Amino acid sequence: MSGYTIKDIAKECGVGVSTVSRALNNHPDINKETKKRIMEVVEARKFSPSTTARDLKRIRSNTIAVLVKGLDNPLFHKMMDIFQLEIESKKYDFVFQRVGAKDDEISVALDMIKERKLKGIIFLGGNFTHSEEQLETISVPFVLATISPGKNVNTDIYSSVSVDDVKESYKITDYLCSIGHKRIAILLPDNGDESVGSLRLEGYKQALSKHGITVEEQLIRYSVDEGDSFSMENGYKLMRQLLSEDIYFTGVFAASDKIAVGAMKALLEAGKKIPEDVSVCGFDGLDIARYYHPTITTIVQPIDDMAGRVITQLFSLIEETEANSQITFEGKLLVGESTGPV
Amino acid sequence: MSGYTIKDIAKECGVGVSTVSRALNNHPDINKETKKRIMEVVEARKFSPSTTARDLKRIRSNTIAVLVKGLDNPLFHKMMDIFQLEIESKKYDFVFQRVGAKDDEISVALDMIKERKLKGIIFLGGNFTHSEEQLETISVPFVLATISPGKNVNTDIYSSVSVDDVKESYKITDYLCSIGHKRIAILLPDNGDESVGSLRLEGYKQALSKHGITVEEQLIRYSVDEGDSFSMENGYKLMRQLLSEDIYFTGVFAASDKIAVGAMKALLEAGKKIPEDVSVCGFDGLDIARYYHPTITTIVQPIDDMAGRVITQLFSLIEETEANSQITFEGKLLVGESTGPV
DNA sequence: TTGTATGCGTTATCAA
DNA sequence: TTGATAACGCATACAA
Repeated sequence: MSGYTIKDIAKECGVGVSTVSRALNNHPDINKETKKRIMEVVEARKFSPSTTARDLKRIRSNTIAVLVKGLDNPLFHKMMDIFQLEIESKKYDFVFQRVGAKDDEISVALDMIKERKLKGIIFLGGNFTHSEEQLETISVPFVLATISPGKNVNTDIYSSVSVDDVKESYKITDYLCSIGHKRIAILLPDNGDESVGSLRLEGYKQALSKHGITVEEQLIRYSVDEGDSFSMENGYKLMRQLLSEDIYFTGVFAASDKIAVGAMKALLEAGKKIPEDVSVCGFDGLDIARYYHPTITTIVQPIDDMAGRVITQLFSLIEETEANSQITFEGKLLVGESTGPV
Repeated sequence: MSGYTIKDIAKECGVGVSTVSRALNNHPDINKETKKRIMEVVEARKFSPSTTARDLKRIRSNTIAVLVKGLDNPLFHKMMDIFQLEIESKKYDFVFQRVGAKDDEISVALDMIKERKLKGIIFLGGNFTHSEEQLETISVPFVLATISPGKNVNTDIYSSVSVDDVKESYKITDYLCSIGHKRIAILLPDNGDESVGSLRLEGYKQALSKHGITVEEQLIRYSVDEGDSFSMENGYKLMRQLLSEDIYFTGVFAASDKIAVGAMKALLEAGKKIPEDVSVCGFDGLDIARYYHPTITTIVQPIDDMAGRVITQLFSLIEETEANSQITFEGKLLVGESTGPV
């Protein structure tokens, strides 16, 4: 862990610094013998070049950044493991950047592109409500993971890998309807126009409409709290409120498993039986859905496959073998113990 | 978002680059007027100096790094929010680095110190089983958060903020004993000698011994899986195994809330009643402990206070107003619905 | 108080 | 295939 520089190595090997640089970067124009000799010294001295200096000089680095918004989403942890593994196995550098809930991921990205001369970016999570102009300022290949911008954005200028939130919400709401539920509350993280929440609301409405059920505003609930709006706490509060208002409902669609957990706790506390009195379902397919008691009916997002596809897509873009595309994965309806016929 | 450099700004202002640099860094030897003029241009052009170039040049940066091991621990998320907030409010730069489960946090730290000329480091999580020699290689102030090295390490050379795992485990095991449990299983993440798991085991043993209960090896269970050993899945598997062996027990101490959740699911699935047949408790005080059904008896770690103290301590070290110290917080026994008298 | 010049460690350019 | 040298963008010693 050293103050060694490329200069020291050059001196020790009796060659010029540029030759060492060439050896380090697998440059073609170098004698195999000298390269070997240099690399031996590099190993011996445990020398590793300063990425800081590299980034300063290089036109383009070998670094791929993952910008994640909403670290507390367990879905993302597994995906990040896969990202890191895949990226490093392809001999790229991996850097991970947290984006605060209030921060703008695009300006963070722009900053990093400039600083680190990024080769590619993965945006993981966030409400990607950016305009075309903003997206176009990103000058390197990027893939949006688990998210997708509004439908009015030109599909040529971005890549994304996600489930179709509208469709999957439709699927699970449809399931509730199909087992006889007519009065279904929906618990949403926020009332943003372009958030995942709004997409899931849309699917919910479509399903109700298909079954000839009128959408009732009083059954649509938004978290009002600051902070993590997908939290159990929010689910709990929303359900308490709902119960206190004495509104009749037999089913609940929570926009995430965590919200579902909080809601179920409120129901159970209130002496309701799940699913006999109220059926509840969530969204995401987190571990907790399988380990809660009762297990939670949910939409499982195929995150392993999605993560893999994100990587494939990003490298296709980098290697220019493929153009931008939007990839949609199918979620799986996992029926648990939390739902049943009316 | 720019290719602007300090040079461009200098030219535009009709001053030298060093004057701009002085303005940017709040250097004292500068005319207020010129500084103001420069800063206006800086604002107007949205210029921000390249940290890459800065890091290369500077002896010491203004950056504090948080190295996190075990991102999937929800405790850490809240702490990280606090870290970021506090660090940035003190006008330091904040950088967040993920450390893989198999990676050595010290070498990661050493790397970053060299590259980023770090001013301080916070180590969050991990099994800090490092020797004095290793700790001493860290040349900048650092604080270990939620962890503490082995007792045989000289306390002068490191700072830490954590709960006393032995004591807290003792506390909760003692509670189980005090309500009549004599046959208490313990579910541990791993059998590492210096891990938190081993500390929690130690507290468990001490409590049993105080109550005159013999420690039985067959009631001590270690996760064997790769990956996240604190997972619900591990808890589930351990409990299934335990149940299949037909060993008699009335209490379970899981070394984390997540393990407890998995274990409880296995118990409930097997038709056991909690707490009538088996009492279960966890450790950490995660949200899920309050929202599981039944709620889980656990040790709540005062993470907000701990996070704040970590920051205070780190800045004391940086400003050299205080020497290294080990700070221990008291956990709170939160009795839930998952435990009861035999 | 300000500007000029040098160097941080590396890669890129060019000539050898 | 190599080596000297000029950048990269900035901070700083030194000169003005």
